[in-house]
Amino acid sequence: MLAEASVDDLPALVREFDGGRPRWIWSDTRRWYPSLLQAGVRVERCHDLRLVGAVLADSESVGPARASAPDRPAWLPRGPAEAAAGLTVAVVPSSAASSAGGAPALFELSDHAAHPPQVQPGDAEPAHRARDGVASAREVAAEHDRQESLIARSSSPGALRLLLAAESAGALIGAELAAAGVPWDADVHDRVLEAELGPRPAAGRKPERMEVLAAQVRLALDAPRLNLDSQADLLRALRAAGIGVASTSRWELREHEHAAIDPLVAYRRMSRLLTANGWTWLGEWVHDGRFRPEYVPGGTATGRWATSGGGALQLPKQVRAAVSADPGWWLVVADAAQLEPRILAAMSGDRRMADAGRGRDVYRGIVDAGVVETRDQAKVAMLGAMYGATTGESGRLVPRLHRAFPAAMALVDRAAAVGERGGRVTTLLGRSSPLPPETWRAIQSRASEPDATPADERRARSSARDWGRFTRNFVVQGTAAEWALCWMAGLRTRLAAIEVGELARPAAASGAAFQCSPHIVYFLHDELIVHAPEGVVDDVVAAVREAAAEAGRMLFGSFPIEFPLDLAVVGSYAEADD
DNA sequence: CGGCGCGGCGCC
DNA sequence: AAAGGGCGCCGCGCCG
Repeated sequence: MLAEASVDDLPALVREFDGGRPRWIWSDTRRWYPSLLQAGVRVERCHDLRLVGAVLADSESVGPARASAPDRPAWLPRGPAEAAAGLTVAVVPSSAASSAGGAPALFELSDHAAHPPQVQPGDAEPAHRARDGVASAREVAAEHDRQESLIARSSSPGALRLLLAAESAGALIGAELAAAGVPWDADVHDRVLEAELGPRPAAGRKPERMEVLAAQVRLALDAPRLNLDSQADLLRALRAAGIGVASTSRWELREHEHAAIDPLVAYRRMSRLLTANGWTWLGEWVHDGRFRPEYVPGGTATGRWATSGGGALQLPKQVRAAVSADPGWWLVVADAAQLEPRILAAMSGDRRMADAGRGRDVYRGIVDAGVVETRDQAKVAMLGAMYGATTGESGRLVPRLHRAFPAAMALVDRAAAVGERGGRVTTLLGRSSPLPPETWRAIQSRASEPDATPADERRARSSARDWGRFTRNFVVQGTAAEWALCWMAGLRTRLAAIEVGELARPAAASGAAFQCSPHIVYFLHDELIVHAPEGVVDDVVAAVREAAAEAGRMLFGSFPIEFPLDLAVVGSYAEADD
C-alpha cells in the first residue's frame, strides 16, 4: 500500500496507526519527530534508518554479510549534522500487515511547499537527493530491507536487534528530552551567579570581583598590562616572575607557592562559570522555565550521546540548584552506581569481580577482597585499568587488579592489543570502533621502513598505544552506553503506562505531549532525571528500578551481576548530590 | 572577516 | 592531586 500525503498530515496518520503498535520506519528521527511532538503526538517505537545504518556500516558482527550487500544509499544522511529535508517518507508496517508477514504500508510525504524540488530536466540522479536525505517511499522500504537482511545474516542477530532497537528508542528520547525541557528556575540560577560572581556586570564588562582578582594577579606578577585570558601572555608573565611552570593549568599552578596563584585560580573559576553558564547562557538557553539543549543520540564513536548546543553534558554542579521541579511535581534523580566496573565484570564473565560489587560499593568490595588498602586506591586502579593508565599511582596499582581479576583484565588488555595493531573492537551488542585515521597508518608504516629513525619508531609506538587506550576504553564505555540506552528505553515504556489521575497542575511548559505524565527530562551517560507528578512518584521510582534490572538481564542474561542505583526524589537536582 | 587548532576546564 | 578514556564550549591567536 502506498499513500501520498503532505507532511502536515503526519500527526493525524500517527494518531490513526500508532495504537496498532507499529514500528515507524523513517530516514531520521530528528527530521520527523520534533514536529510530531509539537503537535502533541508521541510514537511508541521506530526504526531510525540513519542511526541503524551507521551502526551496521561499522559493525564487525555484520562482517561477511556486508561484502555481498549493496552499499548504503547516497540519500541516507551519514552524520547527525545533515538533517534530512525535502521529500521523504515514513513507512508503517501496520500491526495486521506485520503479524501476517504482509507488506508494510508506505506513506510518501511531500514537503514541496517548504523545500521545492530542484530537479533539472535530464538529471538522472538529482544532486539534492544525496545532499538532503531525500528519498521515495520505495527507496526507504528498500533500505529497510537491506538493513534487515544485514542483521539477519550477521553473526549475532539477537544482540544487534537489541542494540538497534535501543539506538532508535534513544533517538525518540533525544527528541522528547528537547521537547519537554529541563525544568529550570532562572531566579535560582541568577542567585547562584550573584553569590559566586557578584552583581551582573554591564554588557561587555566583567564582574567587579573578577576585575579585583585580575588586579591582584597583575600586581603580584609585576605585569600591569597582563591579559589573564591570554594563555600565552599569562605563561610568559608567570615565568618572568620566577614561577617555573610549563603550562597554566590549575593543577600545575597549585604546585607553586606565589601570591599570584590563589587570585589567578579564583579568577579562572569565576571566568569559567561566567562564560559557560553565566547570564548570557541563561538568556540564550532557558525560556519559559525550561532548558532545552540539543542532544545528539549516538553522536560519539562509543555510542554515548553528544550535544550540539547548550552544554547539557557538562552542567556544573554549581548551577544544578536551578534544576527544580514544577509545583506539584518532583524530580526522580537516578544514577547507576559504578556502572563501568560492573559492565566490565559482566561482559568478561569475571565472577570474582562481580562478587566484589554484589550488595555493596564495588570499590569497597575490592578493598574487602584484600586487593588494595583503601577505597580511593581501588577507584584509581580500576579507572586506570579501563583507561589504560601506565604511570602514577594508578599505573602502579593496576597489576594488583590483574592478579585479583584476571578475566576482566584480559578483556581490556585484548581490546588494547587489537587497537595497537589498528584493528576494530566491538561492544557486547555489536557496535564496533572506527578504524584509525589514515595519518595513524602513515605513522605506523613509516616506522617499519628500513630507514626509519628512532624518533619515527617512538612516534609510532606512542600513537599505537594512544589508539590502544581508545579501544581498551571503547569496549567498556560502549557497552555501558548500551546498558544505559536499554535502561532508558525500558523506563520510557514504563512511564508511558503509568496512569495519572486527576492532576492539580499540568506542567504546561513541558509541551503538549508531556504536561500530564511523568517524563524523562535529563540524561547524562549513566544518570537520568524524571519529572513526575506528585501522585505517581512511587510508581516512577519502581519503574526506574525495574528498568535497570531489566537492562541487566537483557544484556547479561542470568549472569549474577547487579546494577544498583543511587536514587533520590527531590525538588531540586542539587539535593540529589549528597 | 571566518575557520580552525589549542589550552583549559566542566561533565561522565 | 593527577594519571588514563569519551565529550563540548570558551577565548585566544594564527591563518587565509
